[in-house]
Amino acid sequence: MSEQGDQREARLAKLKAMQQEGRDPFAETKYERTHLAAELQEHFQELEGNNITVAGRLMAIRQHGKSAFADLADGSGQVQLFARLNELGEEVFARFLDLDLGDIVGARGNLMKTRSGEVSLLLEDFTLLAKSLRPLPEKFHGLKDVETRYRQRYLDLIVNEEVREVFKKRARMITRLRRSLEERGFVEFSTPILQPIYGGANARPFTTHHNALDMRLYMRIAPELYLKRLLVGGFEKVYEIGPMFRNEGVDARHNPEFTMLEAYQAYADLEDMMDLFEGLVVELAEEVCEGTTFTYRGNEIDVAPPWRRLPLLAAVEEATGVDFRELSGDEEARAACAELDLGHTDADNWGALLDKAFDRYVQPELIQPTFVVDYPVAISPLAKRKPEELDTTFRFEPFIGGEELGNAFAELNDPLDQRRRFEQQAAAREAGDEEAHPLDEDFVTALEYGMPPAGGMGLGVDRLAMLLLDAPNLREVIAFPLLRTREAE
RNA sequence: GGGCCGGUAGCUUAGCUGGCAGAGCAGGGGACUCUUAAUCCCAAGGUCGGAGGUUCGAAUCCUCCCCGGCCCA
Repeated sequence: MSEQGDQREARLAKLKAMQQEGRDPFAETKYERTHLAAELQEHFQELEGNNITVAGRLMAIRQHGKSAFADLADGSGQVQLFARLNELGEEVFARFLDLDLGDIVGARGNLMKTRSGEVSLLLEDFTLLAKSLRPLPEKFHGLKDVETRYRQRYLDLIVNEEVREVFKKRARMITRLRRSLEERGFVEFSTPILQPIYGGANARPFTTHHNALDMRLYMRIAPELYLKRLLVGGFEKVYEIGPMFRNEGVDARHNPEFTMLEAYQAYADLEDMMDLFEGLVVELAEEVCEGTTFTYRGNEIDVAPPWRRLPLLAAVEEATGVDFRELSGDEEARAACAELDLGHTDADNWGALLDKAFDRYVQPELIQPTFVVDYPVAISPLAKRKPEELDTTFRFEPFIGGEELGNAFAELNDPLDQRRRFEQQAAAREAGDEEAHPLDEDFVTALEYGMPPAGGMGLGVDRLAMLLLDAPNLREVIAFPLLRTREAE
């Protein structure tokens, strides 16, 4: 029998014995707490001597013969329990010593400080509220194995305080994001996650099936086309924060499901979207970094506006020597890029090669906040053309710390042009581009009714959390990242 | 998909040029009424990710597979 088996057997035996004596911890339904652990620490002077109840998980026990100390952790922090034989009596003291690390316990006692100054409850009584049947990871080194940390995030959260902090901050970011948008007059929507036609981004979708309607559905890769329908309907500032699904690989910067914000504003242009993007990032940085400066991977970053602007094609030319403006087709682009270490394939078209050249040679250098601007229309099927430069669009992608954080444009509202763009996407699809947009006929119809000129932006929430919290990868800011399933033990 | 790295007790890990798998914490027994990584004594705990192979002998070398990480695609 394995050691864990032994420990589990021992704890099961204790549980059974308690249940036979009529003390079933799993029968408990409520425990009235007077205080949280952190309150006892912060307001000790006012609370000293008071009779207090707390509840939480037993994280450490230090026995001393006829006395014992224990650390009790609740959602706010920890407080020490001080158990003494002559306060509790033989029976209760013995029951206390019978507790195991990890047990969920409610405790009552008088608040005091030990000689060494530790805020403690001098225990008068306690109730076992849930028996922990499995041993916790080690108290000092915590849980380090990343696979176990992700597969059993609850263990990670129990023993690694800094992980709890990351998720508290992530939650504050999302709360603050909503507040910032509401303050600006944006209205929140929940648009379909299950979509008959996907769109709004270049990505492959997850496919599913609705049984009753016998209908193929896609998990959304973006909410864009629905939010713009709301602009057609007369809403002028709309946003959505929620999960998106892209059927792609998993790595340090990608999880197949991730959280994204998209916001659309009627009668606003790309400049307004830059102001909005800068404003939101500044407010989130102030929320969790206490200012506009923070460190990411050793780089000091300051998100105070205005952010630098960098034209895409000029930046690529400067970094690679290849001027994509002078390359008229896919063939020429492939030839021009042959010398670059892009690992491209024969199926890569002009736009794909431009993306790869940018990703490899420009993006890693964009440490301080930068709006990359002037994206070609060929890789921007939903963005409005610049009147003075028809093959270029009003579009930017923001980069910080070498990470892509989003995407924004002046939204294309010309239904005839939109239809042509969709047709070009269909052609690219025919040529093997699996990430090209499918034609959304109803979206074009909506545009034909008239959509006001509008700016729109998307912000990758997990990416921004990774950045502001200086997390080494995206999984550290996603509570339950996708992992390959393993046989249950 | 490719390259590199890793998987040893519940947890953190040593052992890796082949020769009885070791420690700390947790768990068990004992001592201890102010400890906080408590301390002290005792005993126990292992399918070395899995399957093959080489060898007198494999955690260690070889092959394949599984899972994870990093980088590239």
